[in-house]
Amino acid sequence: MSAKTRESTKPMLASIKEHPGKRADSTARLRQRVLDAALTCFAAAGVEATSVADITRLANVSTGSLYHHFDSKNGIAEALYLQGLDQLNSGVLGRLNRCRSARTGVRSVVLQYAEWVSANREMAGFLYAGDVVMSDAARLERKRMYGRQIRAVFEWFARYVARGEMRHIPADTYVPLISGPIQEYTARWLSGDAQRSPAALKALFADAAWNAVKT
Amino acid sequence: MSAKTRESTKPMLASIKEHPGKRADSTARLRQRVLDAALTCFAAAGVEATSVADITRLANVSTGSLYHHFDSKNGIAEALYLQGLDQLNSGVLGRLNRCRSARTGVRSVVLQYAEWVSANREMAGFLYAGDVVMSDAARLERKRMYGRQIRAVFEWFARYVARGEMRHIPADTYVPLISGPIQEYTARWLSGDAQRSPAALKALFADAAWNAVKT
DNA sequence: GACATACTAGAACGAGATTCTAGAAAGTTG
DNA sequence: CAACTTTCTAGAATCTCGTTCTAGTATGTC
Repeated sequence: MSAKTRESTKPMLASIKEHPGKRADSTARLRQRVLDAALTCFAAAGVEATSVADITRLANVSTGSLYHHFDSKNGIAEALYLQGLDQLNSGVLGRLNRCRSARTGVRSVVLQYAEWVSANREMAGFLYAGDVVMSDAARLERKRMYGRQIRAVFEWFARYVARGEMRHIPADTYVPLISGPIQEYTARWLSGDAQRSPAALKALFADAAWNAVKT
Repeated sequence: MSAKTRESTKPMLASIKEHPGKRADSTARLRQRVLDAALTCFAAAGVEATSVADITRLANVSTGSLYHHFDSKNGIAEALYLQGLDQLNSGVLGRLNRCRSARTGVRSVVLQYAEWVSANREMAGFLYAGDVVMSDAARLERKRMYGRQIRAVFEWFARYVARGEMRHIPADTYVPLISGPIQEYTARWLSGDAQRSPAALKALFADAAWNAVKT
């Protein structure tokens, strides 16, 4: 089917490589092309409704090639998911670590969250759609990431809790209290049930977050 | 394959019908058997990993029969999803409508939510897993349900907002502020990342909800 | 310049969702 | 109750993918 677009036996990558090109280079390029194409498809139609053929077509890659670099269609979805989640998490954590008071820290979590999802709508939509069926390995990885995030966030908060500037509640309730509302609102927005972007309402949700955990 | 379990040409429904049995009766019975079987499978393994054969086997129904009553495997998932969501919503709304003060009303939403998910873990897990790929029709129906719920909840709140007992904020931010945290916590609990059941922490989240919207 | 490794291509395979064909039960009408 | 229609059941046949397999082609190394 896509044989028509292949004009010769020369690899199509030749035209993309600007330098003589190490193999590693073109490999990385192809992997990325596949990931980009997959995100576009997944965000538009969901993982299940996207066929491998859709991805190979958009990425301009053969079936064999795709399977040489990835385990399975779902493996691509998992890789994207973990990559997106990590990006979101580290954005939040990075900003939090530059804060110097309990209030700005708590607010920063919400603000960063709102800004990120508004700026990365395609990835956010993919993450929220939740149609990635996680393998045990990916599930474990996600749990590890979530645990690390919770721990890092909680450690940051700990000193303020100790000083009595923040409430003392079970460790795993901080994140739901702080980011639950903005996440819930974001889900509505992504599914088209809410009009205003999370970024437009970030102040409201940031205030609410601080209000929920301050003493 | 399942021919082994079919002992004769007599319909297996005969043994189930206690009355002479109208057709509508046995039809409803079969539909429900399929839905029950599907929920069990979906909750255990997810929609994608469940085969139609799994469902027909557990429900003791033939392929043709199943497809006579449902469009597709995904159609079954959609029906279950909407049914579960409706149950959850009406539970919340019913309880809210029996409340006589802003504070008890707001708290009741959270309490009901926590109790329902803790009591209906299988359905809750299915709803939260989010692995139902919604058709346009189902998406529309969900939007309609969500809109109705938001409106009903907001109408209830409206009088207290007018009296100045509750904050005046955009209509579609009340639900995220009130139930966002408990929902977020529930998601963690269902995926095994949090230990205590939502019901065990309901008071904490109910207080937080009231705190978030009171004046 | 021969061998190894990394990669690409697309055909073949197999699992499983959906459709099709045949026929049985229930309901209706005379 | 006999003829006829409609609803429902059964399971085989089909068709759509995801994945694997076979046959290569480039790149790098000695």
